[in-house]
Amino acid sequence: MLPNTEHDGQSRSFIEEARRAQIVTAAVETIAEVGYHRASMGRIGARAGISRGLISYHFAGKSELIAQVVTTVYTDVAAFMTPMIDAETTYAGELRAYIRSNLEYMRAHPARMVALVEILTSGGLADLPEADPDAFDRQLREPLEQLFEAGQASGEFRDFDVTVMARIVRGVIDAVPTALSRDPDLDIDCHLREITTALDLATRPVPSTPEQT
Amino acid sequence: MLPNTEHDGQSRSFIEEARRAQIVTAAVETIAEVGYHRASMGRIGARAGISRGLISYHFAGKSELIAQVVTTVYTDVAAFMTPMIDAETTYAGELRAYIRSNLEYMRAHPARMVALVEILTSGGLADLPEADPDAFDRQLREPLEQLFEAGQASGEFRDFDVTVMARIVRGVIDAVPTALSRDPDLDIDCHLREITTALDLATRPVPSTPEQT
Amino acid sequence: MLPNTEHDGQSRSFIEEARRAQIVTAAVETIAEVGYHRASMGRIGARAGISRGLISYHFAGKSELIAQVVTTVYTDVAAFMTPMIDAETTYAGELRAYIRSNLEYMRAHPARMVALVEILTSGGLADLPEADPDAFDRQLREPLEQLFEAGQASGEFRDFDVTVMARIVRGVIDAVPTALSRDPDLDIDCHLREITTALDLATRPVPSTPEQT
Amino acid sequence: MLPNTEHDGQSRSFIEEARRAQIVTAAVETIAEVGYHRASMGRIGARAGISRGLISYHFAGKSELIAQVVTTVYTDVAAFMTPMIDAETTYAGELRAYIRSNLEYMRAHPARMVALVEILTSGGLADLPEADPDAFDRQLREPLEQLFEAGQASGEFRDFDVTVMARIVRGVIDAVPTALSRDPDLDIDCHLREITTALDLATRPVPSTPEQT
DNA sequence: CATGAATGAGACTTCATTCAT
DNA sequence: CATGAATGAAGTCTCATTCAT
Repeated sequence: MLPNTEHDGQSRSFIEEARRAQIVTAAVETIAEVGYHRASMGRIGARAGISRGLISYHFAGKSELIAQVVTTVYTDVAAFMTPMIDAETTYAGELRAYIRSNLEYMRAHPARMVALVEILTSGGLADLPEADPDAFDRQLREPLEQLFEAGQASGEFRDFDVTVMARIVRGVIDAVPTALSRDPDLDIDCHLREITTALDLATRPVPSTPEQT
Repeated sequence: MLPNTEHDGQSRSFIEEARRAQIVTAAVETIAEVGYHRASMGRIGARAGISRGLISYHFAGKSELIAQVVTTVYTDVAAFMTPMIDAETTYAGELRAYIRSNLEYMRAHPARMVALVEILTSGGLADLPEADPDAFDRQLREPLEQLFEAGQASGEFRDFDVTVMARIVRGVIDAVPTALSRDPDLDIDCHLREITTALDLATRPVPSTPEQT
Repeated sequence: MLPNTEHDGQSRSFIEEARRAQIVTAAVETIAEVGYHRASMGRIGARAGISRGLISYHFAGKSELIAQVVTTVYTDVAAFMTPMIDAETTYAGELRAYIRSNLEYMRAHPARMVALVEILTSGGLADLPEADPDAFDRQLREPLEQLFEAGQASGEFRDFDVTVMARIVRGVIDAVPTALSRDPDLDIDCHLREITTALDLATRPVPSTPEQT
Repeated sequence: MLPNTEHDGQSRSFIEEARRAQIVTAAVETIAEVGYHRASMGRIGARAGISRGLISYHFAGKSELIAQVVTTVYTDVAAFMTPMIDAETTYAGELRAYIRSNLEYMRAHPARMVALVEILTSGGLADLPEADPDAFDRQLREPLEQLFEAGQASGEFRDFDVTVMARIVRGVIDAVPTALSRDPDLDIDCHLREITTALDLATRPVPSTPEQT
């Protein structure tokens, strides 16, 4: 689904991987700083301290570079979040850990998160000929949907449409990087607390009190 | 020299207004379809069936066109939502009406909403010299913040940070156009129902048996 | 040589002549104010308070309009200068009158003069397909050359190359509008006095004092 | 990103300098041939045998290219004239050397001189954001004004307004490139002789028999 | 007579990409 | 491996000109 990290199945030399990583880092920082559609290859190269041509040498094109950025950040986020989620013993706890770990990642690597959201919301994926935005969407929602289904079965969550609730959660979380990019001093703790509480209330079983019209 | 720089909406000819409206419509559709940064004046003109030059004839530049699109859609959305919200008698009802009217507007004019979100998230506002993204953000959150403050005072809402909750609401709602642009057959009723319920639960006062960790 | 003032030999209606004169005036003022290459038909029309189209209706194209401006101003200058020159009784007096009348015209109609020089120095003539810059040059020098030849024959002027001296005189005079366009408060009296003296000394017979090496 | 914005003439590669020089030369020739406002980057590139984009690669924009042309030619002219002027021992001699060296430069590099005058008279400087036409004017007149003041103090020149006389001298000299561009076979020797004599007569002290009206 | 809508050419600039060195 | 020169496409904007009303 996502572009391969390996070229023709052959592993890359150490120096090549280092260069690619350096370029990806420069791309992340550039996109986070000036926005996706102003992050030209020239600007990315300038930030990395290398020439335009070298980027083209290491990446088949801008598409591949952007795809690599997405893959790298996404993989990194997952590697950061997964253990924190798995450490939980309840589904509600997992949801809270999902939110917490995601926002903690933003605090630790704001540029990566801002860049990722920039790419996803600025049509960066549309520039990838082979990438399927739908598939990417689904891939993002899937862990949440499974979490919700399991939690509903166990009675920890009330009965709701898991797909829509997954979109709700992603929507709430994805709004943070945007706010973060506009105000770097954003109070993440406050957001973490409020978002966790709000989504906890939105997903927990409703007490027997009659619902308001 | 050009009509648009002289009068500010006061005395444009009928035919000019019609053309401007047509161009704005074409811009909306184009942006919704191919994304903001691929919606060139050429493509917009092609969709409108007119030449590139004619757009420049009616709009001082791309900036003015985009600004007009934002203004038009935003005004239209507000005109659609306001009466529905004002018809409510409770703050919780107003929040539900806010969500409902916003999503109903999306159902009625999906392209407009997609285009608006595209512009706002793709740095389109950054291309407008005078526009302040922060100010626009605040403008979007303000009605919600005021609604929440009033509702908290009346006891209809629990105690939460109104700014963060406003961002949550906008985040949830703004995720819909993106989903809508990827799946035009999206079940809006389902989303409406689920989002309304979720945000209702997230904002209403918590019953006396707290179970939060 | 110069573009015809009449169209196909047929005389124009009164109203048409009035419009043409109005447009020429607007063109003169526009060129004097913003320079030749920024004086678009649109700007000229705006200053005249009429539409772009109307200019095209009255003039075959921008070329004809510019040609008309040149012709009009040149004719006007000549009509102003000729009587003042003819009133003189000596050739040296005629030269002084030539300079004086030319600078007095600049004082009376600075815009016209600035516009004319703008056109001549900004390649405006090159835009006229049929106009021959050489011929125009010759036409400007001819009266001076004849004046010099007559004055040399009568002994009022020393022996010099009349063509070069004509270029010198035009060069000195043509430098004034440029200075005038940069400083509208230029002291024309001072320039008139100094230029007259300088050219008088440059053309009068040299006393028997041995020339300096 | 672009080499030219970073270092100011300090560390450009040899090949880059060569290209820049080639482009400047092509610009000079193009401007001299078709005039300033018709010398598009396309035409300049065509004459240099390179693509439009390459000019943008080496120069930040047309402004910088034109500025470079002005600087190059102006520096070159000064380097050519200064030693010839400094070799003189009298102020009158310096004035003659000023004229002579300037016209000799025109003979050696007619295109450069024509191009420079084209730019200066066609509003080319107005296209340069930072350039102040007034300052440039003053810069051109200043050496002459100082020369005149010194010469007047020493009694080699008569009493006249040094600013106006400087304008006279520049006006006379600047008329030559225009004539040269219309007739490449212009007799420069003749112009040199006549102009030198005329300005010599115009500035030297007047013998005791004034006959001015 | 006059307008203003409309077109299309041309200009400057940015950028991804290719390639010789 | 790496550079930087070079290209060409695409985009925005200006402008002279045409034409229906």
